[in-house]
Amino acid sequence: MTIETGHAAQSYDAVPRKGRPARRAPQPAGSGELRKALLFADIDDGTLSRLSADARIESLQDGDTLFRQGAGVTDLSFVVSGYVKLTRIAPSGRQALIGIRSIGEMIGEAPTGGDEIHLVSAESVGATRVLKLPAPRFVRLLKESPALCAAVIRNSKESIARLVGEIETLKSQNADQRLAQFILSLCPPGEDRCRFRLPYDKRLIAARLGVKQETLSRAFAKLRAHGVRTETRNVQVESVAHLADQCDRLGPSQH
Amino acid sequence: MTIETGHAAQSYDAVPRKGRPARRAPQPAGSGELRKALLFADIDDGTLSRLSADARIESLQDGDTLFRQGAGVTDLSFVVSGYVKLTRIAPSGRQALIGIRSIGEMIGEAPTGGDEIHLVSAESVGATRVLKLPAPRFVRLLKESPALCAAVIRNSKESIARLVGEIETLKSQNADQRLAQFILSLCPPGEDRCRFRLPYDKRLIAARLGVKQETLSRAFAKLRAHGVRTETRNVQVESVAHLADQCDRLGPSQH
DNA sequence: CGCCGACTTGAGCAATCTCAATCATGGTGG
DNA sequence: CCACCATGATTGAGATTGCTCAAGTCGGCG
Repeated sequence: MTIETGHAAQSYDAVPRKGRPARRAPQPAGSGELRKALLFADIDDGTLSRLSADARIESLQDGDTLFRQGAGVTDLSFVVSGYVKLTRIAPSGRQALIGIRSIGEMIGEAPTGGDEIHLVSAESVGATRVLKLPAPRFVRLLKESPALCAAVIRNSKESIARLVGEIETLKSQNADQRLAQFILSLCPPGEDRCRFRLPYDKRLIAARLGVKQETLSRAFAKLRAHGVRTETRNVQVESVAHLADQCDRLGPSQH
Repeated sequence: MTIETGHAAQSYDAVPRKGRPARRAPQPAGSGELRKALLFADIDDGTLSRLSADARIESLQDGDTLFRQGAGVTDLSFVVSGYVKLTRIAPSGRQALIGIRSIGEMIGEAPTGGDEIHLVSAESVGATRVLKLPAPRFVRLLKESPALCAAVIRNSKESIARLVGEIETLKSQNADQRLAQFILSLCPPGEDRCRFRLPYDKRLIAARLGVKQETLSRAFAKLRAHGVRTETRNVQVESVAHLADQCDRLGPSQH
C-alpha cells in the first residue's frame, strides 16, 4: 500500500502550496515543555533543565516536511500538538506510511552519537507544533545519565512492540479486521456504546491500515452491519464488545 | 499471511514428534561464546566475564519451543548455530512470522528490569544451539555498564530499522518483488553471477515474505525469466545487477 | 520399493486495486 | 447569501493479485 496525497506521490512537497505563509520562527522552550514528552516522564529535573537549554518549539503547517529519509539527524523531536506522519520511500518510488506520532511521542529515533541518518521522512498532518532538541546535547547527556539511557531503551522497546503489532496485523488480518481493530483502539475505555471523532482524514487512515482509500470506504460500509455508524469524521459504535467479538468473524470465509 | 507448519497451525508443538530424544542438557558457556553474540561485540572483557558467570548453551531440535508469547522473560538468548523463528499469534489464532534470527543475533528483546513478557514466541528451525543468559544478572550489569546500555540501544535501533524495512516491503511491494529483494539480500557481495543455497525451506521463506507457499513457488517461476534458476534449495542468479534492475518492473502493471 | 514430506502446478475464487463517475462539504469570492 | 470550486468520500465495474483446494511431481529414506 502506498500513500497518495493530492499531488503526485513522488513530489508531494516539491511545489509549495499557493498562499502558504512561511514557517513560523522557532520559539525557545522551557523544561516544562520537555516534561510533556513521554520519553522524559521519569527523568529528574536537573537533567531535564540541562536538556532544555537550547530546546525550541516549531510550528508547522499541514504538509510541512520535518526531515527526510536519508538526511542526517540533527535533532531529537517530539510532537507538542497535532500529528506527524512518518513515511518511507521505496526504491520504486512508492511511499509507505510507517507510523503516525501524536502528542508527547518521539518523532524518529533517538540519536546515540554515531553519524546517523533518518530511517524515514517526517511530515506534519494539519497544523502541528514540535519540540526540537539539538542532537549533540542530547547525546552528551545520554552518556552521563543512566536514567535517560533506561528511558531510551524503554522507549525503543515500545517502538518495537508497536512495529511487531503492525506486522502481525498486516500479515494476518484483512482490511475489514484491521479497520475494526483500529476503531476499537480509538474507543474510550469503559463505555460499551461510544461516539468519537476520527483523529485524521480517511486517506491517512487508509494508508495507516495499508489499503486504498476506496477499500477503506467499503470496509466502513461493511462495518455498518456490525453497529459502526460514520458520518464524515464522526463515528458511533453501538457496542464495543460486540464489535470486538465480530472481529474474528470478519476474517476469510472458513470452509 | 500465516505460517502453516506440517502439523496443525494452532498446536504445532502440542504433540511431540515421534522418536524425538529429549532436549540435551544445557552446557555451561564461557565468555568466549558470549563474544560471538553481536550485541557484545564492543563490550569489555571484564563485563563480559561477569555476564558469562551462569551463561549456558542449549541444544534444540527442529521445532522446539524456546519461549512463548506472553510468558515471562527469564533469559536473554542468542543464536549460536542454526536458526530461530519468531512468531506471533493473533487473537484469531492465526500465526504470523515476525522474524528469523541466525548466528550471533539476539532472540527477542533485552530485559530491562520491569516484569516483562515475551512479545513473540520463539521456535528453533532445524538443529539449533542457543546461548542463554539469566535475565536478572544481565539487568544488574546493564545498570552498571554504560557501554552495555549503549550496545542495547544500538541493537534496538537495528531491530527497528529491520522492522521498518519489513513494513515498507509489505506495504509497497508485491510477492514477486519481495522475493527478488530477498534473493538479492542472499547474494554474496561483489559477484554479478552467483550461486548459493537457500538458508531454510521454502515454506519458511514464504512465511517470511508474507505469502502462501504456492504463491512463492509461482514467484520463483516468474523470476526464471529474469535469470534466477532454482533446483530445490540451490539458487543461481545470472546477473545480480540485472535482477536488481528488474525489481521495480515486477511491480503492478503500469498503464 | 513404496511412502512421506516438500515442492510444483492448475483451476477457480476472494480480496483488493484501478479507473472513473458521482456525491457531499466546506471555503471563497462575487 | 449564493454560486462555484476544490477536496474528500462514496460507489460501481472490471482487472489483478494472491489464496484455497486439489492433484500431481520429485527426491530421499526406511
